[in-house]
Amino acid sequence: MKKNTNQTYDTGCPVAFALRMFGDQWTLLVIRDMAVKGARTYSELLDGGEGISTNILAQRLKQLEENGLVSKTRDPENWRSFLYALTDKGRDLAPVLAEIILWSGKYNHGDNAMTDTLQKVRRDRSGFEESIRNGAVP
Amino acid sequence: MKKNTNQTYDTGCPVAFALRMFGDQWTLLVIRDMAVKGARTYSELLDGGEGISTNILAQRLKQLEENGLVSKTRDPENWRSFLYALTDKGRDLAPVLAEIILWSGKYNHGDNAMTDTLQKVRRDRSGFEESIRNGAVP
DNA sequence: CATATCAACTTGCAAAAGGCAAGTTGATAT
DNA sequence: ATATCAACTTGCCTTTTGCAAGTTGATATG
Repeated sequence: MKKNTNQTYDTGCPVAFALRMFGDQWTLLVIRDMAVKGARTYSELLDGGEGISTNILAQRLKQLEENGLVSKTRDPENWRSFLYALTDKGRDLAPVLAEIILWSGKYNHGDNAMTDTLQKVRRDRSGFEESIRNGAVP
Repeated sequence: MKKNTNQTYDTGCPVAFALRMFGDQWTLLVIRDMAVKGARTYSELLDGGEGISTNILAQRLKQLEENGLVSKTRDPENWRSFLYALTDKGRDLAPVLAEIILWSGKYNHGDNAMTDTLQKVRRDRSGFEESIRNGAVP
């Protein structure tokens, strides 16, 4: 019998379930880069803005793939590139992103806090969500 | 001049801002315990279900207080207890929690995935959010 | 009066995760 | 023959976690 040394044994809590998928400092930023910024390759993701390091990015992409949030295919036009894309499961995080963005919009009073994305979500939230859902189909 | 060894220098991204507040494995679970399960004391939070360890809980509560998501007051009825409560800023995460729960409800096909909370959010989402917003005022 | 209790932490140490720089791979372009 | 470029991998050191045990201070107990 396996000893349970704390490790996630499923309590069934939906919040905990979600956190197992993207409950760390980087995963949601990777998703953001794909969903909002349209990043599709490893290089683009690496230059995502927040400075993720290459080993962590590789690890997170692998997890995201394993968890079915992201797909990885060869770029038909570039033998050397792979194309990463959100799956439906990944794109369905759009409402979560939207709420997070709105919350930050309310409470981040920093200088450059008023981003294009925030404005877009405020003005046309369902448009924002749709644009994510209409990302290229894997 | 300070060297920026990666560390969070603000890109202004709302997602990144939010992740600085609760972008780790435990913080959102602590918020969940207060918002959804009504936990108010350190002991209650410690027994939150997922098995957070005491040093981490203490650390997270401190951060949450510093970031203004949680308030800490003495329990007027129990000299030994403190009462932790979500502030408005913390309660405003209700929609984020709701979306996370709905997402998990869609994709968690585990045995005990259909929790009371999920059902409540599905049936009466604004009621769920209101119940969080109506937590005792700090 | 001495001792036990209880909530809320703190401390110490080993283990795991993260960050940084450098190296690898394999097909083209020069 | 050598350089390039995207996508990783590897090694090493630092930081963060996890776990267990200890601390604190006011009451309750004997």
